[in-house]
Amino acid sequence: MNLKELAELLELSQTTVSRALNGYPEVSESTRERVQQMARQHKYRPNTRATGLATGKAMAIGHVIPVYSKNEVVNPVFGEFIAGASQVYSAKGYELLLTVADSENEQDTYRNLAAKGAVDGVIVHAPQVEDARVALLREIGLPFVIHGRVPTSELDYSWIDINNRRAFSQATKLLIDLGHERIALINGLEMLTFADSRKRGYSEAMNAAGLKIDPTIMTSDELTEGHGYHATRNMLKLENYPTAFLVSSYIVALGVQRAISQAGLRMGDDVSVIIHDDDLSFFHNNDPEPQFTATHSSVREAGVMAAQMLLNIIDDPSLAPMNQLLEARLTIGASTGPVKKKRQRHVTR
Amino acid sequence: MNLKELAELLELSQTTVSRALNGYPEVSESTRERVQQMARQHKYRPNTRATGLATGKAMAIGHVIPVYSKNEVVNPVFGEFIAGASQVYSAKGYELLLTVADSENEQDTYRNLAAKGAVDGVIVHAPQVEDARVALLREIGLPFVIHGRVPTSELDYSWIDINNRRAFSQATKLLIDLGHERIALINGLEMLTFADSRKRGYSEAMNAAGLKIDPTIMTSDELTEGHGYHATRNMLKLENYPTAFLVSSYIVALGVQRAISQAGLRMGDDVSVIIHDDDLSFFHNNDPEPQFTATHSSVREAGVMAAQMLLNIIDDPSLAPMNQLLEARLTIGASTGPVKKKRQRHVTR
DNA sequence: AGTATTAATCTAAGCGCTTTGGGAAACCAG
DNA sequence: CTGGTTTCCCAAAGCGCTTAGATTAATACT
Repeated sequence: MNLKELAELLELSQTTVSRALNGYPEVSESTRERVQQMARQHKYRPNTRATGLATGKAMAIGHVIPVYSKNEVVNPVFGEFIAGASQVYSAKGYELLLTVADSENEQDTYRNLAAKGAVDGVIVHAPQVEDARVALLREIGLPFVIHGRVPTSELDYSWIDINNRRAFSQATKLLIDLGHERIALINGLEMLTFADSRKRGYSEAMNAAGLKIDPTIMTSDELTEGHGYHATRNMLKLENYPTAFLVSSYIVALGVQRAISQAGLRMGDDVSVIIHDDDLSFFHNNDPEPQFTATHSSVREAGVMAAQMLLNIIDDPSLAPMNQLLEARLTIGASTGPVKKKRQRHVTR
Repeated sequence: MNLKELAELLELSQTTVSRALNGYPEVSESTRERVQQMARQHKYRPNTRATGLATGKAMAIGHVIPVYSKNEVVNPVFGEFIAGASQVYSAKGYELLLTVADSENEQDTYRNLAAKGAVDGVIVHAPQVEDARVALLREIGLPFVIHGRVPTSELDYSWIDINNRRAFSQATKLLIDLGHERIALINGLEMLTFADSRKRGYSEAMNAAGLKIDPTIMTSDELTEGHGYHATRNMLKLENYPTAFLVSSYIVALGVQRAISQAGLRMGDDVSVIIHDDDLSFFHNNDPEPQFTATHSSVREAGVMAAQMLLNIIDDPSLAPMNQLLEARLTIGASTGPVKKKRQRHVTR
């Protein structure tokens, strides 16, 4: 059923039917109702492509998921973020176009989306410390919101981010207050801004306390369970192994935990762990006493806010760039405790 | 830059330019090259909506992610599946349209996608034991491939699935061969076919061995860490607690593992665990001796295959329905061992 | 009653592409 | 030189919608 057929059925012109359906005032209430009724009855839905062509709007938002390594890790954080964003989109009649692009094609991907007119705007995920995308998107004039910030960019633009530096500096300070001095940092890829900021926060707190920053107990890699496991396992073999671990995600922490217990140590007792928790729906860390001491920030909420921000910008492109800095909240769980005298390690299996 | 401008620039008609770009033979090689050259130079990309309108194809595939509970768990399996599928799409010039729909709106969502002409086909995720979607999609004539099978449906349709029944029956048999008799099943939502099949496989093997099926050591819920933890914790409190656990996903198993070690038991020693492993990129279970004994099947590959299947069907709608049944492979890891005499349990903390 | 407004509807152009149906050269055979 | 092919290109219609502008009918005003 298309507009023409519907109009013929009603013995009206396409114009009138279109206007009736889109709430224009030049249509009498009685015919409007007749039209709506008939449209409902025949399950009429205007063709997106035709509407888009006529209005020049795509009614779609692009999300470009970057993939770096050959193993192509898809961070589950994206799923959660998108779940939040998509609520907003469907409420406002927008579609969500998803592209998975490796870093090389990424620039092209944005160019394509814009030139083909496939989307009205994009959300930029996983900004890098040196990120060319801001300039690119500026150049091609595609509205965008970045989930994160690009520190080196002089251009002002819209973003939503959590205060990663502050969160990790607080967490580090908590560990220091508990008496820890050897604090490991198990971080994400430090080419990405979130990981870079977290490292800064960590360093800041360490410096403030006059503690030495030791690269041998700091790692930077994909946020996988394996990264946490191997890094921790290696560090626990050190003579002077860390008594505390600052971990960039829940998933990585699971590997940390595995290595700790495999070394015959107990988390929260022999060794302390603080994680950053994105509040992923399939891992809650919200029990009365949570498993992990953590800095929390809901990515899903961030998704909602980013989507709203972007739709606002699209509605009114003259708007000044908008920013939103969210603070993480630090909650105490079972994984931290005062530093203890080290005991003999043994391996369980 | 649009076709008209490009044509004017070249002093050719739109027809010729269009044909040159789309590889039609009615164009001389010399002008074709001239056209391509100019198109490249001006970064011309045909407008998707216009092309779509003219050809009647959307060049997009819809993925509808269902969400059940209020907590709206987004299964990370979808992310992985989509990562696989999206490779295929971008290779063939298709876009991926993502919709997150709660079960109530789901029917409407499909209707909308079809009526609006937004997609050329859809992948159906998470089929249910009684699933109305097959009939619906049939009715509206939208090509589709189901990731899973709908047993009750008499209609034939295209699907790709893993042999869940067989996988779980094998895994159960392995546990039985190791001497286990009290085997718990920590399953997904059994309204979903994958979980239903796994339960059947489990029951089949238990029955074959003449073992009693005890509902008090079987649970069915969302695939979260919390589900695994709470279910296992409760079961381990039983007088006659299970000595083995069959677990429907890696993530759930992490909760199972946590409860086990919290009860002072050791996995692979006091208690055996077998999981189903979807080969999620951020959890590898592929070390020389994997952490978990598991039935493996890569969802990412399934995503690739499903996408290819769907594009084939769209290319040639006269094709007979296609099916693909993948077998999971059972690999031995550190989490299983022969049944042991139960020892006194104690709680660590 | 005759004119000016207002309300309700319609005609037609246009969004950017593909594609049908020609048509003008250029070429060939007889 | 003529008629038939081939080659290469073009004009125009159409995809399904929106929207500016024209038209008609109904109402109000003097």
